[in-house]
Amino acid sequence: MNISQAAERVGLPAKTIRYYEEIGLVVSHRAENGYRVYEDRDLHMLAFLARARSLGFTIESCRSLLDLYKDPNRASSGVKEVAQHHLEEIELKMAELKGMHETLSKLIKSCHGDDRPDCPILTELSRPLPNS
Amino acid sequence: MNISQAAERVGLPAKTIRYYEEIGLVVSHRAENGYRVYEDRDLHMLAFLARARSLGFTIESCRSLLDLYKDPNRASSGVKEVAQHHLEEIELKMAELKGMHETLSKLIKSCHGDDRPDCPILTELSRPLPNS
DNA sequence: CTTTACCTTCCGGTTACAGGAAGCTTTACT
DNA sequence: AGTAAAGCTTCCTGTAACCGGAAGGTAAAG
Repeated sequence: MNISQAAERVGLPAKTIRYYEEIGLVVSHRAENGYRVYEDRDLHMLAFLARARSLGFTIESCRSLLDLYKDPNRASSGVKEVAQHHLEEIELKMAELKGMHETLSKLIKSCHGDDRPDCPILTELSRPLPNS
Repeated sequence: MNISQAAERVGLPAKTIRYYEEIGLVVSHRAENGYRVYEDRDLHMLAFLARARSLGFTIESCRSLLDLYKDPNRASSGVKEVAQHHLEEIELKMAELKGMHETLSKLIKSCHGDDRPDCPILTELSRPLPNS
C-alpha cells in the first residue's frame, strides 16, 4: 500500500506521515522503486498516532505513548502519568480561555457597536498603567 | 526611558518590544547613541498591546485594534467586530478542549495505573480502524 | 582605567506541519 | 510504442510569536 492510500485509511495527510517518519516517530519500509510501503502493522501505528494527536497529545507525548504501546512489559502507570500530565495542560488552557472569554464577552456586551468612536473595549485596553 | 525600563513598566519582555518594532506594530525613536527611547505615548501603545495579547488577540488583530485606537474617527462597530471574531475563535478552542477533556478524563479514570501492562488508554488509542 | 551593566543587531531554534518546486515512476489512453 | 496524467520522491521555505545567545558598541560605577 502506497502512502496516499495509507493516508486516507488512517485519516492523516501524506505530508504528515512523511513528517512523522522524518522525526523518527515511525519507520517506513521502501519498495524497490523507493516508494514507501505500508502494511497493517504500520497502519496501526499511524492510526494510533492520529488518535493520540486528536486528543491533543504533543508529538513528544505521542512518542512516549507509542513506545509504551509497543512494549509488552510496560506498566499502565506510565501511560496514566503521560495522560494525566496532558489532562492538566488541557485544564490550564481551559482556565486561561475561560478568563479571556469572560472578560471579552463582558466588553463586547458593553460596546454599542455603531458608527460612533467611543468604545468600552478600547477604553479597557488602553487603561492607564499602574505607575510604579 | 530605555527599553528595559519600558519593558518593566508595561510588563513585556524587551525582546518582545523589539519584535513588535521589527514587524511594524510599533515605532521606536532612537537616542543619538542608537538606543531606543520610550515616552509616555509609546508606553501607552505597548501597554495596549500587552493587554490585547493577554486577551489572546493575535498580532494581526492587535494591529487592527491599535489602528482603530489611534483613529479618532473610528466606528466602534469595527472594534466590536474584531472582538466578536476573536471571541468565536476562543469558543471554538474551548469546545475542542472540552471534547478532549471529556474523553481523556474518562480514559484516565478507567486505567488502574499500576505495574501491569493492560491499559484502557492504550486500548482506546489502538482501536482497530474502520476498514473502508 | 577597568569592570559591570546595558544596549545594539543578527542568527538559530521552537511546534507540527503545509505548500510548492524539480524530477523520477507508474498507469492510462490512443 | 508514445505520451500525458497521476503519484511518488526529496528539498526548501513559511507559519506564530517570540526566546536564547553571540559579537560588539556604550554607559555608569568604582
